[in-house]
Amino acid sequence: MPQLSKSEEELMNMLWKRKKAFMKDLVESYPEPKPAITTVATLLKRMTDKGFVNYTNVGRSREYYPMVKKKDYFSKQVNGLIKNFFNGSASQFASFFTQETDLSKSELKELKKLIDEEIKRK
Amino acid sequence: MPQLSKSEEELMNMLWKRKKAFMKDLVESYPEPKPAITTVATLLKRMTDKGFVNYTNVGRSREYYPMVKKKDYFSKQVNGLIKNFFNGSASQFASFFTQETDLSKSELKELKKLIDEEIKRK
DNA sequence: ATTTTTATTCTATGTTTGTAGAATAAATAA
DNA sequence: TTATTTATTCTACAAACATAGAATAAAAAT
Repeated sequence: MPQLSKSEEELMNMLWKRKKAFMKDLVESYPEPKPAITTVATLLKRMTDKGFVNYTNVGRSREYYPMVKKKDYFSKQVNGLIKNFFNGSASQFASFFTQETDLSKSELKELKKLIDEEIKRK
Repeated sequence: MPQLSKSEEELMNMLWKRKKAFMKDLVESYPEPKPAITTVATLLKRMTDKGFVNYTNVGRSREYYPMVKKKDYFSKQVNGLIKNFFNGSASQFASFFTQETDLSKSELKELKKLIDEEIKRK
């Protein structure tokens, strides 16, 4: 199965936010300049073919919903990133991450708390 | 400027590892089945055109080297990911990350240490 | 001085992506 | 019931990608 392209990802993200949506609503959630409906239709068709979304028929319309959880999709993305660029070392990535993203002091403290919980869990 | 494509990224990564290299060596560092030399040549040309690599002439050959630091390239990638999928919230991403990647207990502790240092620095 | 090898560029083809108009079908309004 | 709106699919086309053979040029080997 192929991956989602950039613009498919963008659309997928809207769908994740809404849980489910009609094409019309998805078009609406784009910022200006909104794409043509047919553009979104094409994307949705492709995403459906790729198995990332599905839909139920409601009247003559379709209500789309995600077939993969954002969480799972992301695990794959991030793990791919880690594998490709950090020799598969998650901790190497982690250290890179803490140093290179612009987390504020309080966010870092928050993160530390989360890590503590995670440590306890293991 | 366009971004690097998937296979260009793969090659770029080899170049980052070696700091500099001749095309020949880069072909060598691919796992089997190695691509045709011309394939790598094409990729290097495109990457050069895009401004991601440059080279010095050594005899009738070229020694290629990265024009962007891995660190910088990655900041962009990760920040893009964060922007697209976590509403631009790095901490949201961080919490996702600690929970969804398979860091061991000792790696988590190591990470905590790093964060502490980072906190002090701010 | 030919032949052979090596390095690089050109050309090429099939696929995927981004974007959307034209066509069709069905429902609704006039 | 004909005209219009709405929903979805088809078709299209240019740009980007993945991959690599053919062509060319220069150096090295015979």
